[in-house]
Amino acid sequence: MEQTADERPRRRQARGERRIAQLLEAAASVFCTTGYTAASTNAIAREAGVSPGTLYQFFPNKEAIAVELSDRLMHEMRETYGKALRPIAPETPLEEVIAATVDRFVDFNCRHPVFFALMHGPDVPGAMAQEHDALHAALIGRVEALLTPFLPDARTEEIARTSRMCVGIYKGGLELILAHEGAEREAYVQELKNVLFRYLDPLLMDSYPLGV
Amino acid sequence: MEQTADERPRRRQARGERRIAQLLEAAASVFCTTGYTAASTNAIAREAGVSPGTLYQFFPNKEAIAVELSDRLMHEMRETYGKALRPIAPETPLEEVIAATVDRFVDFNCRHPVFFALMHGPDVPGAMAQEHDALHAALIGRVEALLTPFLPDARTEEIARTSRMCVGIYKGGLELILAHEGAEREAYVQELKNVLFRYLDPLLMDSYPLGV
Amino acid sequence: MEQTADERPRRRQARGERRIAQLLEAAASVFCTTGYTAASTNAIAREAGVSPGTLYQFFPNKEAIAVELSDRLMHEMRETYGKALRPIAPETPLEEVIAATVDRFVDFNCRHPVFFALMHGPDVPGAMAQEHDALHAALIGRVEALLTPFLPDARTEEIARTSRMCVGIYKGGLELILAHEGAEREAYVQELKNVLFRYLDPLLMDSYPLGV
Amino acid sequence: MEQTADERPRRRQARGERRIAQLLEAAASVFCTTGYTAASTNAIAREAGVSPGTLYQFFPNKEAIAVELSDRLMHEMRETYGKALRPIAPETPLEEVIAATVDRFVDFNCRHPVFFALMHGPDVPGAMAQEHDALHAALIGRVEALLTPFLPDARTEEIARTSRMCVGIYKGGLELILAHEGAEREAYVQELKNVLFRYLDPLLMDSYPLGV
DNA sequence: GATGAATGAGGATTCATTCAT
DNA sequence: TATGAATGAATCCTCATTCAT
Repeated sequence: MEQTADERPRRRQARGERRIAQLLEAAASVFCTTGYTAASTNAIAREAGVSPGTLYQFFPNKEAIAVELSDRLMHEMRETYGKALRPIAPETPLEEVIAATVDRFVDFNCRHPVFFALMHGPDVPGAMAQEHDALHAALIGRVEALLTPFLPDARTEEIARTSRMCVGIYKGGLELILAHEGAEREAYVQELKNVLFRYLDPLLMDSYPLGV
Repeated sequence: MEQTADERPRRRQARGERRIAQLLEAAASVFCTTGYTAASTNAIAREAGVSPGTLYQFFPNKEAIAVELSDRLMHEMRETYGKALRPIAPETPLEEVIAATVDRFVDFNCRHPVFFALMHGPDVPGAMAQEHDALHAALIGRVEALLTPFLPDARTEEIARTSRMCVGIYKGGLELILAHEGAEREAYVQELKNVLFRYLDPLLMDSYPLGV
Repeated sequence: MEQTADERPRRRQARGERRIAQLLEAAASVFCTTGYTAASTNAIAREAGVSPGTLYQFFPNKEAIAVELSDRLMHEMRETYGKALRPIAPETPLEEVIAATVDRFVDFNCRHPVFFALMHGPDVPGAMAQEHDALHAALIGRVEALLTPFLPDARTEEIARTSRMCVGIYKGGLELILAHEGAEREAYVQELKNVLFRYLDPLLMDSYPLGV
Repeated sequence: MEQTADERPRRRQARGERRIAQLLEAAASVFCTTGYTAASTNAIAREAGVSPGTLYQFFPNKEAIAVELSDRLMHEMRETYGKALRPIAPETPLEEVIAATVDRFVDFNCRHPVFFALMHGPDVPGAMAQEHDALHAALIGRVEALLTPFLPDARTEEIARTSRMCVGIYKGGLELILAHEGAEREAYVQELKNVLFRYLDPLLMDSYPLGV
């Protein structure tokens, strides 16, 4: 469409790449501590130990930082779990799939706490909506891919709805998981698995009357 | 003299009450459209049609507005549903309880969209944390009260955990419900009920093996 | 059309009016010394001895300041010369009309040097274009009104063109006048009168073959 | 070795010349669209397709770019019209001289729109004042040279004043000419010629009472 | 109680310029 | 030479809050 942005790819120097990583790291930290909305580009630059101008050499605005951060998170998510998930055999019991998936997602969130901050995004539609949605959509997409083989008879619409519900449940549960530690955290993880299993299991029943 | 003295304060208070209600209404509107973090007191005052100074005559700061708003919401929630819930007979099937509760909560949220904004509150711990938690805690308390009769054998801890999970699920589901309209919204409402029922039903089984 | 701005007239306090005058005076000063484009709102506020926030309580941006300043200048121009010009008798010799008009305009410019800065406006079309044009248009309008009785046979188009030329000439001459002082300035004033007279006189000849 | 040493510098200079031309072209474009004051060196570099660092390898600052641009414009003006003007015979009627000169200047301005931007320069004394004046002075010098043979009796001072007036008139007229197109533009060109002719013709009369 | 004025620090962003590679 | 990185002061503008009237 329009080429206003990114007119030319402009080669990046190694130093620049490092700065970008540094800035994204700083942004992640700031987003986590103050939230996306309240985070300021100046604070991010300060956290990264660079001047405001430097930040703007790499990102046109705060949203672009969140976008890039989201992209990298999604990419790493794919890298880390995408391959691991492929070999899921159709016969794998749902319980195991859920357990593995929740464990992975929780693990991922613990290693990248900013994921949570970005998921909730701005308090409000509008700013950053598209990226917020992009992260969301990616997550939903992954869940859809995961669920589809289990629900061959379901309509696309239903799968979409179910996947969204799962992600919604996951978000609700994650908040609790991250708010606790140790054994209590584990307990919440288990509860989350229970919720998801009990929610999804009956749906499978419908699809695979001969299942189990 | 004494009559006037008797009346004046009343009038003042009456006017004050109207002002406060006006301001809270405006705040609700602004919180909904811009989110709590991005909302500005000036914007609230403008929306209320008063000057900034007037706002600060009734509230010491932005957070106090959110606090009062939350308090009133919680109060109304109690007023509206508290009484209605009391006559719940222990024999009432869980399914009905859940359906009624979800319907009521969803209805409440639709009538007070700011509830959702306040629930999510600032993206982050810090500002308004206590109030955010107060709303939360109130909600959890209600759910605990609702669940306890169904889970007489459960330990307090478990009830707390389960209630929190329910609230977490509810929040996740509500976001989806509010994001859709018409039939699709209804479908999500039903899904939310399903999730909660399937999650809670087995717990009851344990408690009331002979139940229902 | 749209009511986005100036939703309610908001009463102004006396203090506010004084501040506005003060700010406009400061703006005039800054526009004169740095030019419109390079003038900064902070510099204007500083010059006025107030904080940036105060400036923005009265003006939404730099352009609005220029607009208001222009409006007031135009208003004063009307106040000062509008009445004085009315009694121009048709028999008044062109030479006198020009001399009086130039003297008045020059005098006005000397008392309000910012007029010149605003006339030239931003270096470029775009920003402030409309206001720049408004000042211009007002000036041209005045000249048209002045010329029309002298050129009864001319088409509107021609009068417009002639008036624009006169204003253009005037602007060119004014720059020279303001750049000099004392006798030299007077000499340029005289030259400007000469130019205008010699330009316009032949046009009258055509109209009033029996004139003079 | 020496050959390469001989060639390299040349190539470098050739490349440098190209770069400079490229940068000046870009600067002309940016000055035209945003005006001198608002033009940024970064924007010029971007327009030229080079990095900011490269720009500063050839020009110490923004003003130097304008200076060099002006110099080249003046040079081209001399190249193009200087020779053409020389053979002006003293008997050439003033009308023709003016017509030819105006046509040439207008033509020049249409081919180099940046000339106009530089003529007006920064709105204000200060930055770039000297260069602004240099362009101006050059223009005035040319007009003086043009007028002197027609006004042999006039004092230097008067010639200077008259020339400045002509340039001032020209600037005023040029703005109108550039603001219009087609037939209307032509009409303004004609008006400008008229103004200048009527202004200057009587001066000649004084000098050459027996002239023509 | 109500208003609008006032603040000044802080927000995002730009810019002329210098530096390392 | 050329590049892109880096700077930090300066830009415009907002905001929570206080003050005078």
